[in-house]
Amino acid sequence: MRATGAATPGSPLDPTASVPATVAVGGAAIPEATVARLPVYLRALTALADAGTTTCSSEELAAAAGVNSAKLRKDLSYLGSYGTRGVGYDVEYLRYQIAREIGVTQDWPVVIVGIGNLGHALANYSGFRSRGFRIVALLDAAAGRRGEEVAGLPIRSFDELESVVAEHRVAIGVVATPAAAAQEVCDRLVAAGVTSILNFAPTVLAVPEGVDVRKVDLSIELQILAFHEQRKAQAEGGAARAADAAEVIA
Amino acid sequence: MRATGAATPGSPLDPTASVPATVAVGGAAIPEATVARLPVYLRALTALADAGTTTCSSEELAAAAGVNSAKLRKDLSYLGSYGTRGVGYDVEYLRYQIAREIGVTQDWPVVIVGIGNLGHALANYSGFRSRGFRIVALLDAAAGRRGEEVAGLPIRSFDELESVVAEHRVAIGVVATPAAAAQEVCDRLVAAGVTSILNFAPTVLAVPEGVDVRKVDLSIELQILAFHEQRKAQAEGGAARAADAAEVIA
DNA sequence: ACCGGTTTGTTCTCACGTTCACAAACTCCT
DNA sequence: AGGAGTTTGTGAACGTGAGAACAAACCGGT
Repeated sequence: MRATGAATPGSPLDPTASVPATVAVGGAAIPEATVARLPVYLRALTALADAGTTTCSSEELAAAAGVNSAKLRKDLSYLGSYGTRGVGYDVEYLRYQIAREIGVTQDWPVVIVGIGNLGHALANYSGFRSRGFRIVALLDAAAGRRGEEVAGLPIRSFDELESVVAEHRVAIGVVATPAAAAQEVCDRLVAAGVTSILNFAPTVLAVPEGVDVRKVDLSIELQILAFHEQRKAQAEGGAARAADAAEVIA
Repeated sequence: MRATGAATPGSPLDPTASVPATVAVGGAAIPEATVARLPVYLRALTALADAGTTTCSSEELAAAAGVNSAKLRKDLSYLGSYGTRGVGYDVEYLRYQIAREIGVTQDWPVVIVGIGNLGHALANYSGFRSRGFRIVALLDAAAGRRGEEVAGLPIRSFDELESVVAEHRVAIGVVATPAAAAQEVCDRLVAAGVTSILNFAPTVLAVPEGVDVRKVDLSIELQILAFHEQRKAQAEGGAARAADAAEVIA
C-alpha cells in the first residue's frame, strides 16, 4: 500500500502513511511537501488575479499563502524558473504553470460514493467544478434514495459503479460512506480501475501498490485541536502561570 | 500566527504552517507528528475493544492503524511505558491513556458557524459527540434559515456568538462559511475567546499568537491526487512504459 | 530456579524539510 | 553606459521524523 503523504502533516501531512518522499518520472523530482502546497499557491494566485494584480513578489505571494517566502521560492524552483529577478512573478503566467503542473488544466471526472449528509455536501460543493473536477456520478447503496436528484445529478445504484467508471474513464473516487462499508467500496473502486481515492470514512483503507489514498478525517482534526487546547489549559493553571507561553519549543 | 503543523502529510501535515515541532509544558515534549497520529491509534484501539480484544501487540495495533510498528512503539513511548514486554498492550488501559493525553476524556463544547451544506453535514456527524465533542450552537448569518432545526439544534443568529461562547466556555470553533466571510468570522471567534479553529473555508486564516488553526480543504486534497494521477498517466505513456513504476524514489 | 521465546522501549543512523544567507540577474535612474 | 536597488534562485546548515536494530524485561514451561 502506498499513500500520498503530506505531513501533511500536511497535513497537514497525512499522519498515517509511508511517505515516498519525492515524486519523479518525466520531469524533475518534486518533494511531497511541496506538492501539498502547490494548490495553496494556486488559490492565492487566483485571488491576486481576481484583485487585478498582474505581478507579485515572492514576499507578497508567500504572505497570501501563509508560508515563508524562502520556502515559496524553493517550492517554485522545483517547477522551473518562472520568475524575473528584480521584478517578481507574472501572476497569470505563474498561475497557469502551477495549474499545468498539478494537472488541473485538464478535466478530471470524479465519482462520489455514499450520498449521506457529507456526500450531499460534497456533491454541491462548487469548489470542485471550478478547479478542474467534474462529478460524473453519485452512487449510493440505499435503494430508498435511488433516483433522487442532488446537485443536478441522479443518485444511482452502487452496482453501476463499474460501468460509470469505464464509460467516463474515472480515475478519482470519493468515499463518503459509513466506516463499515468503506473498505468494500474501496475494493470495488480499485477493481473497477480507480487509482486515486479521497476517503472521508473514519477508517484506514488498505489498497494495492500504485493506488493513492488521501484521508480527510473531521474528528481527528478536532482531536488534535483538543490536545493543544488541553495543553494550553494546563499551562494556564500550571505552576508558574507562564503568561502566554502555552508552548515551549524544545 | 501559529498553526498546528502536521507534516502533513496530513496533511498529513498541514501544508501551510510554521511548525513548532514539539509541544511541551507540564508533561514531556511530544512531537507534532506523533500528536497527529494519536487519534488514529485511539480509533484503532476502540475498534479492537469493540471486537472483544483485550490485549494486542504493537505489530497488531500498527497494522490496524496503518503505520510501522517501530513508529507506533516510539510514539507510545512519548506518553509513558504503558505496555508489558513479552506481552503487549492492554487495549482498554492504553485506550484510556491515549484518550486522556489527547484530552477527549473530558467534554469539549464546540460552535459551528455557517450552516450551509457542509455545516449541515457537520452538525449531523455522529463522530463528534461520540469522541468527546458536544455541539452547543449552530450560527449562521442568513436570516432566512433562522430558527430552523438541524440535528436537534436551532440555527441562531451570528450575533449571539459572544454570548454562546461565554455561556458554554467554548474554546473550539468550526468555520464552515464561504471563503469571503471566513476571516471576519474567525476574527470574531477569536475576540470572543475561542482559541482553536477548524477551518473548512478555502482561505488562509490569519490569527494572533496562541490561537491554533487547522485547515480541511476538500479541493486541495483532490488537487494533490490529480497531481499524482497525472504523473501516473505520464509514466504510462512515457518513453519506457516502466511497468508499474509510477514513481521513482530519488 | 532457570532457560527459551516473545515483545517492548530505546538508541542510532539516515533522509527529508525548513530556513538562512548570498550570489546572480534584472530594472530603473542618472 | 554604469551603478544603485531589488528580487529571484540556490547552496549550505540545522532541526525533525522514520526505520532498523538491539538490549531489557516479561511469561511460561520444565
